[in-house]
Amino acid sequence: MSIRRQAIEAGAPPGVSCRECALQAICLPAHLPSEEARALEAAVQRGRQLRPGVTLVRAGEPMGALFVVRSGSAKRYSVTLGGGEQVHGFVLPGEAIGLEGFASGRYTCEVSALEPLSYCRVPIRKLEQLLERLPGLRHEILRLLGQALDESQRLRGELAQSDARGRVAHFLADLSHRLARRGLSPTEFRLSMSRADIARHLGLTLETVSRALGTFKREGWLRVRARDISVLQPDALAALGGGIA
Amino acid sequence: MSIRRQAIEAGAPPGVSCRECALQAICLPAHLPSEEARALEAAVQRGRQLRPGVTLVRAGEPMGALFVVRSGSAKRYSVTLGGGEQVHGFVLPGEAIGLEGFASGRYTCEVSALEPLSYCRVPIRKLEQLLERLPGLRHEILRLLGQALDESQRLRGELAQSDARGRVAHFLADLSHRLARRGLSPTEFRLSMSRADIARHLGLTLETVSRALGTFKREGWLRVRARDISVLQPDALAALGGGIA
DNA sequence: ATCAGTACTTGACATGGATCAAGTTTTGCA
DNA sequence: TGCAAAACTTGATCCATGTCAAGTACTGAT
Repeated sequence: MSIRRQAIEAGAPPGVSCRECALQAICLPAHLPSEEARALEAAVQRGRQLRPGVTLVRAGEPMGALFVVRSGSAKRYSVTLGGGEQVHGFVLPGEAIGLEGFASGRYTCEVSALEPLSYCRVPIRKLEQLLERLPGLRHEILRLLGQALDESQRLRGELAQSDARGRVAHFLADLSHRLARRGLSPTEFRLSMSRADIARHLGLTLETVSRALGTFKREGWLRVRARDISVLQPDALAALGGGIA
Repeated sequence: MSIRRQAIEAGAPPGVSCRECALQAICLPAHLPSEEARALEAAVQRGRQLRPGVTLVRAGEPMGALFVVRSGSAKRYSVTLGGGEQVHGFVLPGEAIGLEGFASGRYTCEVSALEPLSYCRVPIRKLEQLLERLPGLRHEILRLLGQALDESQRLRGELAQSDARGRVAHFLADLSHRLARRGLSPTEFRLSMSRADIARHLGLTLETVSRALGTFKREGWLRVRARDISVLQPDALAALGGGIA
């Protein structure tokens, strides 16, 4: 806890404004009129880089802030009664962390870094003040929540309807799509999460995930070497995965 | 479409104010200071009762309003490429419809009545105006969205981790819990949805749902007669279902 | 560079749930 | 009230995926 406190610098260093950020096009301020973006930026704190494995928010903790990933990636999960992990998803740069906290004022899942993770932090107090006078931000926060809800439902549908290969294909196609939006290669990437994490996310076992990747490889859809993925036939994956928008 | 338009009366008839509504304790205005509740109420339109099978909102349609069920129940679903239904969930009195619309300004799933359905309607335009000046309402809408998100994730975890009996147990325990919050019996109720709907919601086949109910019956946890359910051992269900808060 | 620990792959086998196929009950309508 | 259609239950079979067990390939530390 004290580690996390230390990790946060008070206020935004002038050199790293949102306007200069690589994520400009997809991050929170992207859809805001410029004077709202400026007001938001003044409230944003920039966190120091976290090392892999470090937890950014814990379930049950009061919701002090909304976070946005600046670089790296993170895993959202909750711990079941049996001590197992339910992996809710993976967070990429420009994506928000902590939205479910609005439900009760406390976070309901854990988020920990998979790679070195840097992030921005918007204190809830400030956010609420800003919401009072920035209609664009109000709209944007609602949009973000609606989107998260919609995605969660869509993914649940996918889980309910697809077999193992379909789920893994969907996972890869979704990841590929999200990477592309960030200007990264949709065909060459490195998975930051383990097979076990993927499995727990998709409701499968790690062996089944491994086998699914194996068959995709054999069919010539992928090249797989440990966590490095090359997508050779994106269409085949997308078709099996049930269509990513 | 014209049917739906006709079904909506302009303004709230004086006799059915929120203060007199049976759902007072759990509905949207429940957590609002009274002057905010009054302002909200002035914006609420009351829809005429819809007959079972009638669709309240359609996927792709612009989000004109947020709805709240007053009585009856509804099914939220989307239609897949193959023409099948993915059932996202069931809506009970006091619960909101259309929240995912905030994502893009359009509804992303269909909602249709399972029983005779009456509802309230909050036009989005009015809602946005109110959000500008009612901090309590702002908070409440965020809470609602956060809650929906959290529930969706939790349910997905349940799907990913439980077997067929666990899912059906969870479904019943959840329903029981939600009915209780509405002042209805948590142990004696009538399912408004078909086995097929339950199955599509849980990612199972209707045969498997039927068999799960059969085993619960045999174990003495339930009495089942068609759609009438008596819960004899709520604890057993809750335990299998993985714990409902 | 080597080694130990972890992550991953692959194989054999068991099983829960899907599928196919009757039968039975319930419901809505005449 | 009775009939037809829909909803549901029950049974038999098969297959995908979980489980258990080895073996291989990374990765990071010394």
